[in-house]
Amino acid sequence: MDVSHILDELNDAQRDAVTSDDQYLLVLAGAGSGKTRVLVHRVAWQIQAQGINPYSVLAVTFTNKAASEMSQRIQAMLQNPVPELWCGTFHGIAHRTLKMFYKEAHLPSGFSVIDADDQLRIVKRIMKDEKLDDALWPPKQIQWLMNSWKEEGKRAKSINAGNDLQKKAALQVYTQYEKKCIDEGLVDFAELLLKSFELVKDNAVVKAYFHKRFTSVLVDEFQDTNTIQFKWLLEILSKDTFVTAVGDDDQSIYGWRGARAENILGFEKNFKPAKTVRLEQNYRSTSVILDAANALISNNQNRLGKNLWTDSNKGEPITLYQAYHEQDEARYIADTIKNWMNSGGSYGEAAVIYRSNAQSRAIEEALLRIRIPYRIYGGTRFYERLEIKNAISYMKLAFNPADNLSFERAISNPPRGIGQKTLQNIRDASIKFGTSNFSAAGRMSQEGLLPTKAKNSIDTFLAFIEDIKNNLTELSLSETIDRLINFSGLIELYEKEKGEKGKTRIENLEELVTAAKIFEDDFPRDAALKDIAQTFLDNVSLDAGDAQASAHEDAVQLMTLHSAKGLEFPLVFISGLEETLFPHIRSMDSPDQLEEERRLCYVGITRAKQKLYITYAEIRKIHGSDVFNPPSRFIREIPPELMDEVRPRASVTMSFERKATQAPKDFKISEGISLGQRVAHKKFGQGIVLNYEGAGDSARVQINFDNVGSKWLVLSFANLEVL
DNA sequence: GTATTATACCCTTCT
DNA sequence: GGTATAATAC
Repeated sequence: MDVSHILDELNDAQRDAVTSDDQYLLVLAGAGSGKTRVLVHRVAWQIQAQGINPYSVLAVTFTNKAASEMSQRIQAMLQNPVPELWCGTFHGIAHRTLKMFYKEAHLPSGFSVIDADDQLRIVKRIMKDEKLDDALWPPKQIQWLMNSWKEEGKRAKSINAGNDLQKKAALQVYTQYEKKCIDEGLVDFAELLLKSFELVKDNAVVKAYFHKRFTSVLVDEFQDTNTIQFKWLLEILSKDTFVTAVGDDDQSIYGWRGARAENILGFEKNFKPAKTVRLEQNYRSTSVILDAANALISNNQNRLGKNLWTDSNKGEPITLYQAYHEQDEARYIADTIKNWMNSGGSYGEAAVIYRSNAQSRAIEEALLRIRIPYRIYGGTRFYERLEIKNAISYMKLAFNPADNLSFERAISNPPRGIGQKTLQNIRDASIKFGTSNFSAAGRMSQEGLLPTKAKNSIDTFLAFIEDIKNNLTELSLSETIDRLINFSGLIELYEKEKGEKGKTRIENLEELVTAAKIFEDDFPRDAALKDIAQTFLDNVSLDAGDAQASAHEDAVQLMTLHSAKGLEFPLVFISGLEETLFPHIRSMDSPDQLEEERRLCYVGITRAKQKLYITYAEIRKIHGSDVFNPPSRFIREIPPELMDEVRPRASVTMSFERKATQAPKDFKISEGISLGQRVAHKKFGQGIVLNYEGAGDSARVQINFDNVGSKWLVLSFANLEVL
């Protein structure tokens, strides 16, 4: 077979990596150096030149987006669909494994995958049952501790909490949590990995399956693997498996999720002899952009070190825009995109990137105002919306009656006369009977343990769930969901909700029906309706659900820095470069976390091919109140000669919003008092004005007192003396 | 006992 | 700005 097309258009280093016949290959690839390309071509090489069966290839990535892109590119390269090639995320592959070997994993066949939100709910419930004070131990932290243990591969019984009270509490919760998940057939994200790791390690049949099946295993974004993923990898490999790992320590941005960039170093230690190929030529960006990225990242101490270079031309300087506030920032971005469009560009070439999802709203509004189509990644994911989770809980319950979480959600939404009291009775009864809440409710009703009113609504509810189950023998998935949302009372519930909110909730529910329709169309005609529905439910939890947007429309892309990794765009805006936002306040006091923020910024900059804009706002509304933050330190770390600074034109701001003309630095909060002003208070002594919110009599000011620290005071009562 | 309304309180990033 | 919990109305 002629395989020259696989090697065309590759540089020496890339070709070296693609054709390497070493068993262990590590590719250290800088941003834009053709990392994915090497991976795709290597798969094609292995299949077409070395004769490896696609069935024996496993390609692992981190996000669903990356996985689908890779699988598409592989198929395009091979000019052949290869459904037997396993390509997916760690979580997706773990899930697939557990579905295949559910008996060996001691799971019910219909086990359900729960998201972080569901997990938190369970943690809260357990803490209540165990009488742990949630003020003392915030459930979120307990959840986080528990997950980090899981990511380290630790089970409750093997943990020694020592004298740490919080760890002790977390361990107590973990123990109960494990029990609960087993009882109810629930599997969380970390559990997918942990359980499938244990399964391969302890079960000879499963292990043999992996060892026999996979000749070649390729891992993308290796710097993002955490302990349990690395251990899992070691388990599935036989001594003859070919392993290719691709990574870039400068793009390690998942430390908070337990990722250990050191695993890159671990590769050479664990796989001997390993060949290492470095890809250092960047084909993506102009030299200005690349210089900026290199300068920024050189501020990090903790690096393996690498010199990214390009021979492409200089390109335009980076534009730095200082906005008055986030609306001004958003307006500037929208206008600039419009200009880009008018001078022959397309919307799809532009991406707006930000640190946290909450920032998207202002941008969306500005884009809407001048009618620029956009597509938003992540954010409050479609399937995480309240109304969607409510609707899905009916389906989940129909498939897995042991799922108490879904039981409670479904029975209380819409309210049907079953309140906390009855719910608690059901919970107590289910402990007594040793069954799920679902069957306990049925039994209580039969044995006359319920007051008439509660009995009636419970009976109708149980019958309704039974109905859903039966529907699935004749109706399609989308028809079932359509019936469900109409007959459950959810639509009526949201019709009552006033304002736009209820309306969009109903639209989302209708969208869910559409999503189901699209989903079922991908299945062969003869597939069992039940299986389609089951697969759909699994996907709902695992897939971020960016399928809802019209993927083919020419639209501006909005996303967080995290989801931008691996993508590239001719025109990129990185917005909100302000201290406390980016770098985020929660990462500012630890050097390690700060370096991760910087890598995040590095990832952002290197997304841009032609033109990069960096924007920040002087005033930003955080949780309703105005906050003044200095520009991000990352701006200063970019050499000034690479940047053009732009300030808002006065005329634009005047017409835009009057408030914007009030420059913050000399803004008078009240007579004689402005930010930075030293003042004296009768009780607290002297201090300096840091911040303010509101206006007139209700205005409040934040003052950092020399002796008692920072306090918020109502201006009209504070009786401050100007110094 | 349940449903509705008011207040408190949190707030990063992804699977 | 939104949701989860607490106090009140039904």
